[in-house]
Amino acid sequence: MHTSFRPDYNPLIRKLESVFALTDDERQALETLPMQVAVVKDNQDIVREGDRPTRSCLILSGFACTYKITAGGRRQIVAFALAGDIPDLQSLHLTVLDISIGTISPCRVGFITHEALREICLGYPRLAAAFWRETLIDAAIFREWVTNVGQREAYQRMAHVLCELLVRLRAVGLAEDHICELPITQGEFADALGVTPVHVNRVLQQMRADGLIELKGDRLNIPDWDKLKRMGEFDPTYLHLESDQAAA
Amino acid sequence: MHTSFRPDYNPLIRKLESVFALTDDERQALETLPMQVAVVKDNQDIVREGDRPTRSCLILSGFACTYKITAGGRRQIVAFALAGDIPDLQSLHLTVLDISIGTISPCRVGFITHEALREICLGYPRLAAAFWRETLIDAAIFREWVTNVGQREAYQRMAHVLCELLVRLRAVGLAEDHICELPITQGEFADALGVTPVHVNRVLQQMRADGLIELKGDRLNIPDWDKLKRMGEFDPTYLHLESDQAAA
DNA sequence: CGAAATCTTGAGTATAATCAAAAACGGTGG
DNA sequence: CCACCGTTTTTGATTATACTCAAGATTTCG
Repeated sequence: MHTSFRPDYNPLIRKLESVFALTDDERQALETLPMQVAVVKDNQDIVREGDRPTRSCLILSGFACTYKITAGGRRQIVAFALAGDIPDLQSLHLTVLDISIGTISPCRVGFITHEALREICLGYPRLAAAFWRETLIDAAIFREWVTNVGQREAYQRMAHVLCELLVRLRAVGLAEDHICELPITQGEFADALGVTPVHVNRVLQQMRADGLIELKGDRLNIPDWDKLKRMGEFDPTYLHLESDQAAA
Repeated sequence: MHTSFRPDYNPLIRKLESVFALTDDERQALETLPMQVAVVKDNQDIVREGDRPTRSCLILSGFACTYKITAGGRRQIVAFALAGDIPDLQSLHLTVLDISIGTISPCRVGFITHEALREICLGYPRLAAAFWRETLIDAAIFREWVTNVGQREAYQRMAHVLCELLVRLRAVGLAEDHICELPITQGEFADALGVTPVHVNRVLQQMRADGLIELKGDRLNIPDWDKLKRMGEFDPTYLHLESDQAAA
């Protein structure tokens, strides 16, 4: 982990601003939050289950994921973490981490101490509410994820996750129209969906044959967005995006 | 819904006190929070997906659940709500409900306005943090639920959920030793575990035959707690209970 | 006591897992 | 620039967990 000091709150501020306009004071408080920036290679853990961290990590760029390893050694990815996300914000109030966070692609990660976060929350109640709200949206995504894995077949599950990824990427300006970069391997999708990599491969081929997606290397294109949404029973309400880019 | 005014914050205060000692001020602020109490029959919705509630509900007694209905008409229960839980606390910061909450057994439910909650959070930062923390634990339970449904087979899944229920019930004084009341039908377990009721039935019979559980009507007894934990790969860390009753 | 809900049992089926191996891809160094 | 290595993707054959459908037994509750 190569580290340096450099403030770069753009993706976070962009997210918060999509909910309500920040005052100059609030914006400045955010921009002067001390943050230690690190560059992390792909397939590296940023934090691990069992840790008792004193800071939280803000994903500045790249793809990461939140996951658990079962006693049987199987891995479940419970969420993807994109630019602007703070996937372990909960550690601010829960001392022990019940999940690990690992990179999928190379990432720039900013670490913010809990001390600094607590201070800004006390001084700026609206920012405190905004941070709280972010963790509530995380929870909403977990709920939808339970439903996806519990009630839908593999084909629908995959369609649903792809819809979620595209909408979330669009919300932070990382997708244009129905195209985005997507450096997620079939094995990682397998861990996210609770199926085997072999089955992911078969499902993806079927989706390609059905004209739902074009997925080649790191590039995803969705030629028929409405059909993909329908197949995945995707309704973006649970993402609680204020702007209506979600529905598009 | 037969309603009346009667303050009864015991289960909530008990939960908060298990984390840190409340000051007299804090305790009084909680006890004087206006709450409208209602008695709700079993199998009734308390709030529904799509609602924009102006208050949150505190389960005072009985069993409820948080669930989603997919476009295909299937139901996924994403969490059970027990006494002391506020399963829709998130509506304080997320305007639209992305889940429904329904009773499993008859429940006493207390409704607290968001206005009152916001006020107490501003006046008592430690209570604000405590409420935030409660929603973070909900999220931790969702994460474990994803993992349970995604990575474990039906038998293990059932073992895991039973472990979680017993530990959580014990934390609020509703289980002694390894016995508790459990008014959850096999059909409801099916919706929680993402399997069919028929399969739940077969799994439960196997668990009985294996001497893991005694489940008859509303009464659950766990003769071999260690074995059940092992089968369900249950580690209570994710419940973030401060007291060590969890491990027992 | 009777109706409705819940639980139980059986037989046949399907979605997805497992196992195994080959092909394609991506990055690295000579 | 190409050869090489590890990773990722792809394909095939077999198996298993869990589903579906259907009907009967039991429990619960009015």
